[in-house]
Parts: sequence; structure tokens; C-alpha cells
Amino acid sequence: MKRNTKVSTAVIRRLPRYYRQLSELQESGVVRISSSALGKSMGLTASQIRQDLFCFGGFGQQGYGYKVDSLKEEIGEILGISRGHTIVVLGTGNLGRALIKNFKFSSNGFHLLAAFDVSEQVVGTQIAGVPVYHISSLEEFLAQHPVSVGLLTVPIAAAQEMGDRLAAAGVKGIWNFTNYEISVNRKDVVVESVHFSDSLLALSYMISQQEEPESQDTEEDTL
Amino acid sequence: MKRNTKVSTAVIRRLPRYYRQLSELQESGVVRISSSALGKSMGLTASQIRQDLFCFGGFGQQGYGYKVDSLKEEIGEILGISRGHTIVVLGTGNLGRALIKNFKFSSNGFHLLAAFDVSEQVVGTQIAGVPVYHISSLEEFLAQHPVSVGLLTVPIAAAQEMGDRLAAAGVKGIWNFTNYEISVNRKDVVVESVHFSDSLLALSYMISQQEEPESQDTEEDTL
DNA sequence: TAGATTGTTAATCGATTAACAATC
DNA sequence: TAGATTGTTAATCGATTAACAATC
Repeated sequence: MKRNTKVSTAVIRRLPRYYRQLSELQESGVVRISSSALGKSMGLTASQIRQDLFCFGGFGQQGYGYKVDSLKEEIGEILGISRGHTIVVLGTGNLGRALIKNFKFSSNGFHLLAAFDVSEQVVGTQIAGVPVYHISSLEEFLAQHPVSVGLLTVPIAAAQEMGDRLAAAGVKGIWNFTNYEISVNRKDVVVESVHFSDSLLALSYMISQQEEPESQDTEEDTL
Repeated sequence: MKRNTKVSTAVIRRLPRYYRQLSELQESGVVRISSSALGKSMGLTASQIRQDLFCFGGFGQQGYGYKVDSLKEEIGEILGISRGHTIVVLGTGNLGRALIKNFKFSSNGFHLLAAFDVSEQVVGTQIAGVPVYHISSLEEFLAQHPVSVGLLTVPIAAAQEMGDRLAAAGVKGIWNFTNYEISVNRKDVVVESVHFSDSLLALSYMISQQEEPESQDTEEDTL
């Protein structure tokens, strides 16, 4: 059994994928899986999977493989799914609304407590059962309820200020959906950003490469 | 000047960040920047930035640094921003609608042509000026308009089928927002997925680590 | 010119892959 | 038992960092 002596971000980023894949296997009724089968289904090597799991002690059985149920359970534990994390949403525009209505917070171990906005039209209402408060009452709310994460879907101009307020009020993490790289200098607040445009531009690069395949030795006829 | 002999995905993933940072610098009126200054502002080393740009030939001036305008331009070119890429949206639920209304497709070099759905309530209408057609006319539309990318925000149950139809109809890329890992076996179709839950679970892991800091030599009092 | 900063090669570091003994 | 597959160490590969000559 190994202590998690500094797990690399590469491994951390794969953990949710393992969790997702194991959930799908579980739903398909698969009971046991080997590292090589799991690797094949995810485009990874068996070695890498065993090495990754070894960071946390290894949860398999020699000669048998891994029990899907218990491995999923273990990884969920590592990810902190059963820690009772809580979350609030800042900004109830189209995206905030979409996330509140559709994203399965509870499947990911988060309890969605409230949303905040400035618009008088939404303040006081509920979105999918989630109460919407005025942003001015954010600190008051955070003082009364322990909130793990603040989800930012505010306009880009308000992003930094809202991030600062969340950090000052003691959240542990900020899930940033604004296309702005907010800077939080507190060591005890983690910022995780979802940059749609980074994703689309990476895709743009990849499809652009395919359009001009191997222009190495061939004569360029484009200007 | 170096040919792009297999650029690593690590580099590709940083290109959009460079582009974003340079855009912000440009807006702030910054004209010139050195690799070390750019690195500091992005949490990268100067060496890494020079190495990254070197993959494409290097666009700096010795003793001076990089001109913000032209470096941004060059990186935009590499990313394929001025290639006239086109995109259609499949699924006009909350998320699809939010993206259509808010996401700046044109800033990222994409022209949003149309949206598709099954609901009779939206088919025939427009969302932010974008016409919504019935999904049954997808192939007909794609045959008439060259479409680079299909954006998937359909329910998870429809994800794979829609991905297959897009690939068969000749799109170059699929931008997948369903929480399902669609599999496309065609070599000429790239899938880029945005998995919200992977992002949140990674954040969950990170904040969970902070909650139990350095439980190495200390006595465990949790069970 | 002197100073600054890149382009580019070399050294280092870390992550992935390979190998195999342990063991179910 | 024989076969399979893990846990774990070692080897390899690739990415990051360091160094410095080139040059603006």
C-alpha cells in the first residue's frame, strides 16, 4: 500500500475518465475487468492503468483483474465524491441556467445549494428547484452555509471580482466557465477553468492539419 | 524555419491559451512582450514558450522579444482561425441554446450556419438569428453546405447515433458536449469532447486533498 | 557598441512503457 | 497445479528546462 506522495496532474486528469468508464461498464453489467481490457476500451496501455492505480495502492487481484464495482467505488472515494461537497452558481444567464437544469451535480458528489444573480427578474425565483438570491447576499449566505465550490458563469467583466469575493468568503474551489483566466493568489483556493474556446481552437487546429496533409516535400500551390 | 514535424498535444493545448493571453495583452495596449514576461503571466517558463514557438519557426526578434499583434496573428493562423470553418449545432436544449446565444463562434473563426432538433416547437424558428431545422434534414443540409464541425448537445442516448451521422455526412470534426465518449472509427474525423464532470471531479479531488493536508506521519483519527 | 532576448541545441526531469516476480 | 493478471521495479521515451551562441 502506497501513500499518495504527490500524484501527477496527468494521473488526476485520468481518474474521472476511469470513473466514467467504470460507471458505463457497471451499467452494462460487467463485473470484472483486466487492466488490458480497460486500457483497450479507453485508448490507454495496461501498464499505464496499473501504474496509475498503484499511486493509490492498487485495487486489483492478481490473476483475476479488478472488480468493476469496488474499483469504481475506490476511485470515487479518491475523487472525493462522498465528501458531501456543496456548490453555488454565480450567474443565471443561459449557461448558468443550462447547468442548473441539466448538469448532474449529485452524480458527481455535489449538492447544489443556491444560485446568485443581479437581475430582479430572477432573484426570488427558483430554477429547477434551486433558489436564486441577489448577489449582494452572497457573503451572508456563505457565512451561514459551508460551500465547497463556487461556479462562475457571470459576464467576463464581473469574473475577477466574483472570484475574489468567493475566495475571500472561504470557498475551497472555483469552477470557472467565464472565458477569463481569473487569478486567485490564495494558496487554499483552487481554480478549475472550462475554456470552451480553447477546446474549439484545439479542434480547429486538428481539422486544419487534416486539410493539408503532409505538405512536406510537395510543391505548395496555395499562396 | 522549422516544419511542424509532429507537434505534441501538449503544445497544441497551449496554443489557444497563448492566443487568448495575447488577445488580452493586445486589448490592454501592450505592443511587445518577451518570452519571460509572457511566461510569468501564464505560469510557464520562458524556455517553454520559446520552445513551443520554435515548433512553428519562431516569430520573435532577438534582443527585442515578440510583437503582440503579429504573434497573435501567427498563432491564429496556425490554429486555423482564418480558414472559414463552419459549424452546426445538434440539439437546442438548454446547453445548445446557451452556446448559440453566448459563445463567440466568429471570434474563434467559425461561422455558425444552423441548428438541428427534433422538437416541433423549435423547428422552423430561429435562435439568435440561427435557423433551426429538423434533424431529419441533417444530411440534406450537409450535402448542400460544407460544414467543418458538428457540435453535439443532444441527449446522451442520441450522442453516438448523431456522431455517426455527422461523420458519415463528411464533417471534419465533432465537438462533443454530451457526457458520452462517442467512438468514431474514421481516421478523417476528429472528436473533441468537453466533459464537464471530468473537470468538476478533478476539482473535487484537488479540494479534497486540501481538506486532509499531509496525513503522512500523523495519526489517523478518521476511520 | 553594449544589452537584451531570441533561436536552437544539450541536459534534465518526469511520465509512459516494459518486464517480471508475486500470487490469486 | 497451470494460467492469468496484478503490483512493482527498471528501462525508455518524450517533454521541460537550461545554456549559450546568434543577432537585433
